[in-house]
Amino acid sequence: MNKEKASSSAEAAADKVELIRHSAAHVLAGAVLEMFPEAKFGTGPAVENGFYYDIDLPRTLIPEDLEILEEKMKAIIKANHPFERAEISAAEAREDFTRLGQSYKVELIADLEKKGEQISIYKSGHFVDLCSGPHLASTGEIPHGAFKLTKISGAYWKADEKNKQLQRIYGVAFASKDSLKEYLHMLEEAEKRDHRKLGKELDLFCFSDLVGPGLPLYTPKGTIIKDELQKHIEGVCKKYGFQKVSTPSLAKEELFEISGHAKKFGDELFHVTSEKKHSLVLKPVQCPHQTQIYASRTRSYKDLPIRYMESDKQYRAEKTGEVSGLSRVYAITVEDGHSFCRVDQVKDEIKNMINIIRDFYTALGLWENHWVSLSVRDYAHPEKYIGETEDWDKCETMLQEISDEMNLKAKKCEGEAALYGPKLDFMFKDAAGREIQIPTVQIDFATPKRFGLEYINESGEKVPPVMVHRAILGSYERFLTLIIEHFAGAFPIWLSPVQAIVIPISEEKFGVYAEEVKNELIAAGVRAEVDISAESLGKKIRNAEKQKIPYMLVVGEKEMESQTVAVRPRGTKDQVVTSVDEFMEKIMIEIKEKKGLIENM
RNA sequence: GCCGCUCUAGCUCAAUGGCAGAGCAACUGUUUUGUAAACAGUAGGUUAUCAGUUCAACUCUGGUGAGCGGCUCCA
Repeated sequence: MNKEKASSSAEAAADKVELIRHSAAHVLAGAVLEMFPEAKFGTGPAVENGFYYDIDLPRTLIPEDLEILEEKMKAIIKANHPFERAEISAAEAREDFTRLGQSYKVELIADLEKKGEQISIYKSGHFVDLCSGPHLASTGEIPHGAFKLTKISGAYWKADEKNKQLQRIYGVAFASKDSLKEYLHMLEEAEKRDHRKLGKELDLFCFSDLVGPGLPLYTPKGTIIKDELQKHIEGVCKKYGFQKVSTPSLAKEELFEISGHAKKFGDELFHVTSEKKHSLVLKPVQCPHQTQIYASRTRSYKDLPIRYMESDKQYRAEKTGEVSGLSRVYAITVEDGHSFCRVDQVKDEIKNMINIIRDFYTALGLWENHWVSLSVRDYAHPEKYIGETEDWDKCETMLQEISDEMNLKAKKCEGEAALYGPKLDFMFKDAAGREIQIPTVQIDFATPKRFGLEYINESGEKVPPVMVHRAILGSYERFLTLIIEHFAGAFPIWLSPVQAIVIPISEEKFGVYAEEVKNELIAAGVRAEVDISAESLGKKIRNAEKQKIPYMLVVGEKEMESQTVAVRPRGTKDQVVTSVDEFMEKIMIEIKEKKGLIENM
């Protein structure tokens, strides 16, 4: 098979699965209609791995309903109803769906009519749906045993929180029973890597009812990882001319009124008052604070770009239903940076930042799982943003050009821009396949103007700089979710909280030697521990494996006599006996090389 | 914030209206071990919390809190 054929047959297979999923959504709707003749249907598309249908029902569904619906779906599939397409006029469609009492569909018909689109319907058995298709030839083509209804949730009609909430039934569907099985197995495996589970098992972070939800507490081990990440990213950024700054957590609300954040995110600001009549807010972003460092003195065009970076906590009063593990919290540690530059410098600044991002994520083996969003404004709602239209146009064009020049293949996503400008967002996936946005680069003409920032150009005129916002790790919290799940807790050695553990075969006989080895390692800068518990060797190995410690150093009689260690790397059964010095040399190089991979980019 | 589900020992989970339990972890003792779980014992609980129904509530009902799955939002 040649390459072209292979890719076109892969595409055909993808299309087929899409048809199965979309058709399954119709079968689900048919099953629901049997169970609830008064059901009013919203929309029911195919999605990644499956499908859903949003439905207005007379009562709340319970999990047991899914089993009943699945049985009904199976019966519809068995009956092998053909999917019959018909193209009808808007008037006819309106009449038909009004008669059926399908008010949501009538609303959709009006939308289609407005857009001047052809209206088509699909009939399968007794269920008729407004649908552009395409579908399988008949319900019987849905492979046996390859679908499953998975969950029920609420979903706003037309994705608008002001609208009524319908009940959404989710299902997964695949081209074969085996693919479904494989997918369910993958989910089970993903559960084991869940950062919340591993965070507890590996003792990286915790939450306290007294401290409150959304306020993660980092344990010593979690803090080591955070600090290592910070050291590295700051080291890299320093080479690109970033200077570290430090700003307070509090500010007058006026700061955020000028930046525009207060207007847009006012309900998500934490207010801080005192009996001395202070009235301040906790910073929800670092940018406005950093603008004031820029503004503290007169800048010349020769000074630019001026690049600041800061890893600090910021606070956002997120909606209660949105906090979850480390992925969404009230106190986020953001690795934030800003470059104040001239228009002619913007492109290079952004390219440099993207290079840092690409190299960093590549070094960690994360790059292949990403896609890039060119997040532009919602053209229908300019009131949601600050700044001038021509600046926005310029920024969006610039980002598109950068995407093309750097072959990022950014996908344009309308309405995803920041308050002050468009951005390139780098999207990744967590263990369960949910998307997370982590690094980002943003162009901002608006903020410098609002703060009256300026520099003196070559002609002696005062002009505003451009601000480029960038986050490489994004927030440490989200970044941790990503790497905990990516490595399933088995971090590369430079990030491992404990890099080596010395395990004496017998604590009584070799405990002293083990302690000596550990101390040597610590003196050399290795994060080492010794296990002097009175457990069996097997148990101690098991414990170390569960903690995902990169190296286990077993010491017994032989080792003590020859001043060696038996090295067992994590996840293997290999044992190599080497001298302590030799091991130390090797591990130091390994730690350094992993760092070097990132630093020497 | 909205829809739904869940909450029992540090962790994972039993007990379906009638005496609150197990395994792991912790602690104590014995064992001193050659590469993923030694043995025995001890302790650990206002069953998230507050109210209600009942002779009797972990169990049923309601409020509150927290967690989970979605929706919405994400500077």
